[in-house]
Amino acid sequence: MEKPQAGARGRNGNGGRAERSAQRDPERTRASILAAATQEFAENGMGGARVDAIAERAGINKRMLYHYFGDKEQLYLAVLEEAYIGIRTAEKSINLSDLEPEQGIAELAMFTWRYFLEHPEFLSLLGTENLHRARWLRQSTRLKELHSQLMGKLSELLDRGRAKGLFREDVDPLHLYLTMAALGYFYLSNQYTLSTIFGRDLAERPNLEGWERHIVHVTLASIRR
Amino acid sequence: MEKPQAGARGRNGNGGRAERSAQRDPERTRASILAAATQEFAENGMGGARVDAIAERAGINKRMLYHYFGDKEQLYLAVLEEAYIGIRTAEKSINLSDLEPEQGIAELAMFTWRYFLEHPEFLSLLGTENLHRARWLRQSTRLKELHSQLMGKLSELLDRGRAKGLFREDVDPLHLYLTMAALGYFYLSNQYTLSTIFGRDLAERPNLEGWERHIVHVTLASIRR
DNA sequence: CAACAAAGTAACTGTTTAGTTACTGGCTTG
DNA sequence: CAAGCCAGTAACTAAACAGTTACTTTGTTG
Repeated sequence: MEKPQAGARGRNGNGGRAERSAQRDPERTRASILAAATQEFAENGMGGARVDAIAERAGINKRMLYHYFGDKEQLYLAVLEEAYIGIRTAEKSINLSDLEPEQGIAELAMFTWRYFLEHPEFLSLLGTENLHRARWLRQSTRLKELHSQLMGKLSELLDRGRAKGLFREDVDPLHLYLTMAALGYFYLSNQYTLSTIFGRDLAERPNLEGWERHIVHVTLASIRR
Repeated sequence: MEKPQAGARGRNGNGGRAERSAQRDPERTRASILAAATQEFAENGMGGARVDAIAERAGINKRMLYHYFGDKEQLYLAVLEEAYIGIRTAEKSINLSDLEPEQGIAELAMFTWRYFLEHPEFLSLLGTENLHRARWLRQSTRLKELHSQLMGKLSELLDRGRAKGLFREDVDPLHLYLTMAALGYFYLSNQYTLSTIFGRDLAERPNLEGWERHIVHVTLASIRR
């Protein structure tokens, strides 16, 4: 993340350390705007988010927000792009080649679940984006090129499992991915209405753990012979 | 829906027909505000919905909206309540007592899927409500009393299936319900981002039919012995 | 070190927004 | 049939909002 600054030598008079001035720091300002905007958009959606609130959260002047991002819509797009890049990056780091097919599928299901659990802002942004029928996602050339890493890994595991006679012949990798994602997404994104209606707090530890086991169980049951 | 009006006899001079004045019609005004508000909130969320837009859609004066519903929040709550009443009413009409357990579960899964498919505004309102952590749902005593009819039917079918040795012993009815709902909800509510990213239009007829079969398959596979 | 560019501030602007006021016209009931 | 309430209208208001202007400060470079 730290980009070496031009003319860093002797800068600031603090013995060549790569520290930037406490007063001016474009990278840090940009990053804190993006972080604040992520929070604000995730909490309030596109229509409910307030530019002034983002500026205040970020501890910067509103003018800077326009300076770095153009306008509210472009800032939202930057937030969305960063969120997608986050999950795609995390997906890359999974290594399944040593695992048995069933264990590999289970790992992917748990990865998806845990990523959703640890990144509620990502779920929320997905919800907002879908409310607007992917208006900004469709605009983003960056994101359209950013394919899910999971689909390839899933296909490879399915092939191996099929060869071993473990999985059914007609499993569609997309259906499998959607199944895992759906079970995690719905439980978490709808936890507030569900908890209210069923009078059972879905966010409690044992319930979360139970649902993780359930996702793995359902996913595997749906593809086994 | 038609409520008999006080002093209906001879009213309006049109031979006792239960038609109300073309000029003044509280019921119809209320209903058209509610319908317009449902559209507007579903399309734009709570933060994005505009009171003026609702009034215009309903073809009424904005003042009437405040007259009948108090303010924007109370109008939103009325919309939410009506939406929940809609699905709960539809759930009531399902009769499964003649069906075999497996067939009954399949019917419930298809019912949920088709209801979601035909009522996109309900899904959207759920999304909005969850964005706000069920803020209005929790306020509504009416809705907290309105339990899902599906859970009872589901439990009965599970008992019958278990007795016949068809289903596993440890199936949690709530988990089963959440599974069916999750598969339908996620596919539809996230169809725009998913279609964009996977380059495959999830709203196309064959894809929708394929997903319905998939939901039934996954649901049953997850509870069979 | 002068000249310039980039980073940052404060105060402002025009528009949109939820909600209100002050009023008119029609229906029902004593 | 008059008194009063209910349905409805148009124009208004105060606040909130996204975005801008005019300016200052800080750092870099020929």
